[in-house]
Amino acid sequence: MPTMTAAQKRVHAKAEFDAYLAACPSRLLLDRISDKWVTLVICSLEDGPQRFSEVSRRLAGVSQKMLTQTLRTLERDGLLTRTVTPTVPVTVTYELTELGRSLQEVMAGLKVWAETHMESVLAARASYDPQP
Amino acid sequence: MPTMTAAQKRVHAKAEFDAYLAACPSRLLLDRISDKWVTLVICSLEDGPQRFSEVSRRLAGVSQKMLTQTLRTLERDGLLTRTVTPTVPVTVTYELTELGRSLQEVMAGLKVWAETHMESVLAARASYDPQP
DNA sequence: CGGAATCCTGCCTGATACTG
DNA sequence: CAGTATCAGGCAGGATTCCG
Repeated sequence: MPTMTAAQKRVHAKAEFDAYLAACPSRLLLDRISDKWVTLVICSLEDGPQRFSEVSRRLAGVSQKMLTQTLRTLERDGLLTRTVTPTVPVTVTYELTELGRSLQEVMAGLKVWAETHMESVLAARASYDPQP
Repeated sequence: MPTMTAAQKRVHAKAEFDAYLAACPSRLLLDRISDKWVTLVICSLEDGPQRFSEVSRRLAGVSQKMLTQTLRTLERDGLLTRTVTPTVPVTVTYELTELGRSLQEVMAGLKVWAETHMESVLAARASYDPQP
């Protein structure tokens, strides 16, 4: 997602001295897929093709703008396909591509981790936060 | 990361009608770990304990503010430990906890995916973008 | 060195209106 | 239905400065 205008400049500025992670293209891709909405959209589509409004409903909390933007980016990156069916109200369906499914499988691991270790994290927070 | 003030309200507002992903605590945790800096910090610490400046150098492009903020949050969530050694310039070391390492193993999959499929994504972008 | 505090830019959200 | 467009406001995030 486009949240890297000023940071990009810094990356380029530092790249002369440190090309470890900063200049690596895989770092840029990792930046992109480590995005909240990207993760959730990919997760949502694991159940098969879905329409715009379906995704919107499942990810309650996303604005139309960000959902559209995220879907466009993922389409551009070849992770999902956008199919327009010229019915009377037009129908638009989003579906993971082969590439998208390979990412979804990895992301499923993240989802499982979150569900599995949620209680541990909540416990850690409770002991970290000041007790009243 | 704290990027959910107004959105939280929408989540709560919609939760009455749809409690699928929105109200699930694992969704909130998934939101948090689907963060660019979180991913990169966890990845960086896979090689063992590191000092603040070491992490900062490896993640060229992160501001001190965001790095501090991210490290604090991860410490609060019990994913890493912060150790202060009272040397003359103070030395602060960050290290993954057991819980943090379990997340790191999953995230390693993301890193591998990014490195493996980077070319496919770049090719998809090239064919999506308008040809000159 | 490792932050904390400050200011400031600009993205994201939220609301609304308008196409096809 | 599935957007696109626009505008206000808030808050994330960057740059800079200062402190233990």
